[in-house]
Amino acid sequence: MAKTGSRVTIKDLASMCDVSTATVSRVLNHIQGGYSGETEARILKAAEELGYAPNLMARSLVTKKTNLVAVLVPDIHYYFFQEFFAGLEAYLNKFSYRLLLCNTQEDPRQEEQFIRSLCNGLVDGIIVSTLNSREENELLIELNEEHFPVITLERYGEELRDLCSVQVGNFDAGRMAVNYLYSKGHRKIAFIRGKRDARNADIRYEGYLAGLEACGLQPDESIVRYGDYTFEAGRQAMSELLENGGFTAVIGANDLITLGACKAIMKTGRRIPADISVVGIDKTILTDTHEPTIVSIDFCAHQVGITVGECIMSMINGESLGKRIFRQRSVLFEDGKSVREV
Amino acid sequence: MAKTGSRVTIKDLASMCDVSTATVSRVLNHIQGGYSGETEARILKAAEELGYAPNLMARSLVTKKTNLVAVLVPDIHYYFFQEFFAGLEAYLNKFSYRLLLCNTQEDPRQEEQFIRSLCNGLVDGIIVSTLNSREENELLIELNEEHFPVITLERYGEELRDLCSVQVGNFDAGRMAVNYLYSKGHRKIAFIRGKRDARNADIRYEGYLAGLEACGLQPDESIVRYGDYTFEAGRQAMSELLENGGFTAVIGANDLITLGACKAIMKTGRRIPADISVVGIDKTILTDTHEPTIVSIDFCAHQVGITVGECIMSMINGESLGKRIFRQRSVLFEDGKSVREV
DNA sequence: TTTGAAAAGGTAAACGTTTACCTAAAAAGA
DNA sequence: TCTTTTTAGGTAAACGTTTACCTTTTCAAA
Repeated sequence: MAKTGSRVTIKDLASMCDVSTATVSRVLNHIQGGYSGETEARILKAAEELGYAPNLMARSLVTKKTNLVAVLVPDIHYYFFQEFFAGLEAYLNKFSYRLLLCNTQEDPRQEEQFIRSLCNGLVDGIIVSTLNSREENELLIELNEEHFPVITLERYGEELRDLCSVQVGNFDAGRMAVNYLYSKGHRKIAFIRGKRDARNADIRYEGYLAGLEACGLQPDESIVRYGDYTFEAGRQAMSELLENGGFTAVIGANDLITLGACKAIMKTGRRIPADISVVGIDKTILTDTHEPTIVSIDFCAHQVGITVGECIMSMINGESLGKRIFRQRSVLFEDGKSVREV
Repeated sequence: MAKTGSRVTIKDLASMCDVSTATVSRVLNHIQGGYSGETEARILKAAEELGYAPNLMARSLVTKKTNLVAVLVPDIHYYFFQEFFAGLEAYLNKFSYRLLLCNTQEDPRQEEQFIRSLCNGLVDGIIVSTLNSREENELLIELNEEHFPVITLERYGEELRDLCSVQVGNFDAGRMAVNYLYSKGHRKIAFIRGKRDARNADIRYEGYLAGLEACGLQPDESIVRYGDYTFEAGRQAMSELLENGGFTAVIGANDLITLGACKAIMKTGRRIPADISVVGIDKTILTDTHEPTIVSIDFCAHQVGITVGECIMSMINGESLGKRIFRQRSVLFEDGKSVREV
């Protein structure tokens, strides 16, 4: 039965059931009133038998809704985005919304091109993430002013204006990592920073500095390096740090860096955490699967995805969120268990 | 300038430039002939100034092309899919195609619902993956018969019929893992299988058995366990194996299992590879970041993504691929370097 | 019996494009 | 000069829906 991808239209159903397309449309959309139960049954039966499926394009043309949301990310590989997508997708699906995935490759030109082509009819809303310091928000601001639903994720530009933004607890993470290590007795804590031009990397570092200060520790530039958010850079940075020493613990600005650092540490025969304690940021499964398990601070990407979903759906439903910043709290994980505020 | 998400249509341009919509359409689509250079310049200028962007829905309604491809995956968390998406997305973008991401959660009902709603006008093609043994391919076969572009990924049902399928080197992987370990002198090789109802997990196991036979080794059920493709199950399985012993090496059906196994091994104080050698399958960054680095067999997900992209684009362009199976070769990685056929 | 409201359903415009087919003017050829 | 061809451009239908606004029928109340 049921020719599926077939070209059966509402017109076919109409002529088959001897009614107008209007009536068919009403029945299929379960619009209250305007037809009898008998007619309804007849149309529903025909639709079922012919495997009718509405042409979403045609519908969108008149309703101005496509039930599609685009999400632009700089690089799909970041583990954070996996969880984020899962949370977002699950939330949107509840409202029959689907996710359009766009990889901007951290290229502002690509980003602009994507946005321009998507926002004119194809998607009902857009979620824009970035790792890039060269944020170009004018286009987003313009869209927002025209009441087109836009959410930014992890953007920190001066000029976000009235954009609704969702951010993770970068600052908290840096601070919590220090607090945790301090509570374990460490007084000289090294830090491997993220990408040089990434704003969220700087914020994690600022959190680290704030943590030091709160604990009454002196910051020491000689035990700080850059790690580019990659495994290799993390390993390299750690190797350099180990040459000079002068610390008993190290924090990596993300898990990849942290694992690289662990590699470097273990290569020298030192043991974790006996000789050097390690804490990661932006918890992924990586630190759980590692032997030994590494403490890491979770940005709760899944929850971030849900929050972003809530925001975009509100905007799509006409609510004006205006300038608002949602910041997800970070949570420290030790051995698979979340640890209360440290 | 340039009101972006605005409602400026081809009609606005037409009246502004004192031409018909037909002419505007011709100019904007760079159709050869039908207008003078002067007219072209005038229209282009107006389009630029007003920030015109075509309504993709309206266009699709008449061209029957949306430049969208849907990809259905059972669970976005599998690392394989990240690389796969990246490869696929990069390839499709070359042709201005975008990716629609759908998470089926291994639920055949969800899968069917997605497919039905997407294939009527919304997407030009569909890529369907699964981990599930309960493959329901009738719908896909129907679509395929109606010449709607469908590619299956990692499906192994009896009834694939004329569907074009892309598969990874599951069998090869099992075989190669055994060969590698044999070449290192191992004669008793344990295996931790994947999900019980996953066909690709079975194939990896069959490859393992074939590898044993090719090396003249006796299969031994007592050193085989199930690992469910998860870290925890892998750890659990390894713990059981270690109690009885009787092997010098172990193969995990995926990296998560393998890492779980490593965890269990190292917990007992044994060393890798001095006491027990370990090989993973479905190489992810996990085995690279581990200390020690674990040998793993790469399914080359990025390349699989490209291959799938090539297939779906051919079909979208009217080529009939028919029943064809593309199988990506596996590659063994040791310490970040690929190793020639073992 | 009349009145009027409610129920059932139809008509046609609208959404923003593309495109097959037509026309008028200009250029080229004879 | 007359004919033909080319160029430039217009007209209107089509794509598959939704929906505002009608019309007709039914049925209950007065």
